[in-house]
Amino acid sequence: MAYRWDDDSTGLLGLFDDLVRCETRLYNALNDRLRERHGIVTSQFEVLRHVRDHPGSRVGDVAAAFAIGIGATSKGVDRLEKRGWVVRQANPADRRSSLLALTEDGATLVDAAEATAGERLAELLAETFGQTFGEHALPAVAQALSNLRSALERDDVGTPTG
Amino acid sequence: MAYRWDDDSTGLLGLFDDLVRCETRLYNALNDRLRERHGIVTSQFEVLRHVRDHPGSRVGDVAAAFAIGIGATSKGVDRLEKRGWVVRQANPADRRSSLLALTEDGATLVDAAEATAGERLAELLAETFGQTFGEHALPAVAQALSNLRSALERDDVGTPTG
DNA sequence: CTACACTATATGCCGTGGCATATAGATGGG
DNA sequence: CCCATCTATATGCCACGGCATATAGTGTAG
Repeated sequence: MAYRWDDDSTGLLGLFDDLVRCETRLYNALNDRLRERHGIVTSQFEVLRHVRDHPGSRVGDVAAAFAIGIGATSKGVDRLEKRGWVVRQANPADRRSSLLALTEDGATLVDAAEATAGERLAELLAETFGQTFGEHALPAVAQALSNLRSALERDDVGTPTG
Repeated sequence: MAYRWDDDSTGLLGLFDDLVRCETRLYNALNDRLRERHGIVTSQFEVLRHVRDHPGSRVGDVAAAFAIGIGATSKGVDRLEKRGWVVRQANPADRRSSLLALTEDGATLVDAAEATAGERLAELLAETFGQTFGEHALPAVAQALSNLRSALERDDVGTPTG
């Protein structure tokens, strides 16, 4: 039976609740493992991975990618730079901004952390979830979330002001 | 084609990324609307709703439900109490803890906020997402996330220490 | 070239959560 | 009843993000 979009919010509120709870628990679990093994938290892992995969990103590009504030992103990059994993390189086309890149240490770290994160997610999602609901269930969630994300980004939903 | 759980983490990392991004954008969007209309943020809405639906919950029960720290929850309840929406009632069975309940103002607020949240989610999910991918897509995500949440809670994944 | 509007980022203040610790109360063995 | 221990929550310190604002740099009209 389909949801009654127009007058029944229970289903949507429940969906939102489940989404937030799943995110919280997975994020916490990944956080613990990454801190223990690599001394970073999940948000740092995500930024390092983004910089690795999009070298030359500016602070604002990172902020837009994660739908977080520019100020917070700037401070986060400060911390990564202080720890020697990221560098701000001069942007020849616009001196207001810098181009971000990983240091060698940063590149080493992100690869190791990625392996850790992948393993942990495999434990949590593949084993915990997959063995209960079957292999077919996970690709379905993945596809649905990918579509939802595309729609939200297309419509610029929930992009912070600053 | 199924994921290769054992050696390919790209799919799982991508799924995690999509999950976090969806959560972030929806949470931000709801936050903006709830602050504007009711002067509360989403985390407060969630706690108020939980207390309404589980009267007599203790602080630790709320923390467990949301997989957040007990200290943070205690402070959050302080703030809701100061604003006059929640009360700590003596627990006759155990004087270390209190039983939480909504005040009349709290009950009025949470019902109004729930309507707002439901409407906003309908705009974002039903319209934005549903019209693009079809009505069938959303119940599928909902079911999958509900199952995933159950599995994570069953195995106590990502429960904070304190 | 100059003023003015616009843009990108950095910084300050504040609220909030995590985590460690403190404290009051409960519980079990003797 | 009393100690040791366990448990529930409150509190303190710290790190981080949101948001507003400041600052430096860009682009453009004239």
